[in-house]
Amino acid sequence: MVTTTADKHDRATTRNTIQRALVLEAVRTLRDHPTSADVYEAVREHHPSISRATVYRNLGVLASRGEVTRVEVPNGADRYDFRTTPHCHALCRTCGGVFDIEMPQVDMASQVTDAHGFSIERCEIVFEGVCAQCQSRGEAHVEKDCGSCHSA
Amino acid sequence: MVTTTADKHDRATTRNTIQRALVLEAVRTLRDHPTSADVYEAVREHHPSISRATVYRNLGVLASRGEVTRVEVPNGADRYDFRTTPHCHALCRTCGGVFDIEMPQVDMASQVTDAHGFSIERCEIVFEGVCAQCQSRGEAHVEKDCGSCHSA
DNA sequence: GTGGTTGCAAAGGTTTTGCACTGGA
DNA sequence: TCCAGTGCAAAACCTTTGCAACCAC
Repeated sequence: MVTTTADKHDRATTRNTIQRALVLEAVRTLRDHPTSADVYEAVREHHPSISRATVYRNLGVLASRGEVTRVEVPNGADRYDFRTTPHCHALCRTCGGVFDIEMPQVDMASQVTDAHGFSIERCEIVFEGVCAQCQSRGEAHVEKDCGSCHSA
Repeated sequence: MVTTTADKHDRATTRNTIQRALVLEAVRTLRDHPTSADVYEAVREHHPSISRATVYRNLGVLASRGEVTRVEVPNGADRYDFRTTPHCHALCRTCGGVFDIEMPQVDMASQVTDAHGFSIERCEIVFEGVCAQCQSRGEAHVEKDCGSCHSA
């Protein structure tokens, strides 16, 4: 790989540390929308000395770089998604799992009829409901372990 | 207002306290999507002895009753909205303000092509961008030229 | 009187920050 | 070498909870 002056400039302010690589790898391996705590635990298996602060800082760096997507979940810790292409998420109110939802590319911004001059840059759509597994188990036992839909 | 037996039953488990009335009044008066802290401060003006816990508990009760709407905002405290009809919200990344966004009734759930059996009950759409006021103040340039590291 | 509600304080969970040290480029 | 990055601990933030007293119905 050739490192041009431009490349050098682009990366001038960031270094590639083992910790950052491990955090990125963890998000890409844990494909079920892990929380920062999940990522922390995963990285600790290979690098026990890493601190929570480092995990948080690197998740922030990776998210701002666009290498992972931060998914803000109501009533809970942020999740991180290895997918960086736009898609929606669904939150199961029974097991707390987060699931990907496929939709045709709807240009939400164009649907807006009155934004009062607000300049829309991004749109996040979160569905809430009950996942397939929790439905088939009956939604009665809310606190019970939902064995197969622990997408946490 | 007529109180029927049914009404009595419906309300059997809740009491109408001054604190609850004041919390509801505050949300309806503060029309700019107040946080729980805003509501707390507003209520304290007329009822200095109210506690934060009571404000939180009553906001929860009112939200579950559908008398106010809880708006979950990324990176911050929950907001409360006196409007209870479905609409979207926009978060200004410059000033942190929350604004109402009008859209024609789009049945989001019907747009979903692959929900993997997920039963959709609710849909929350949050736009992110810059509000009109911040645009005219030219405060939108803060992160403008960061082409490659543009955060979501 | 009953039990839903309150106020207080303390705890809870998640994330950020200050600071000295470390190590990648 | 130099400064971004790290680890640790403490703080910041928002919200919930335990408990005794209280008061609306």
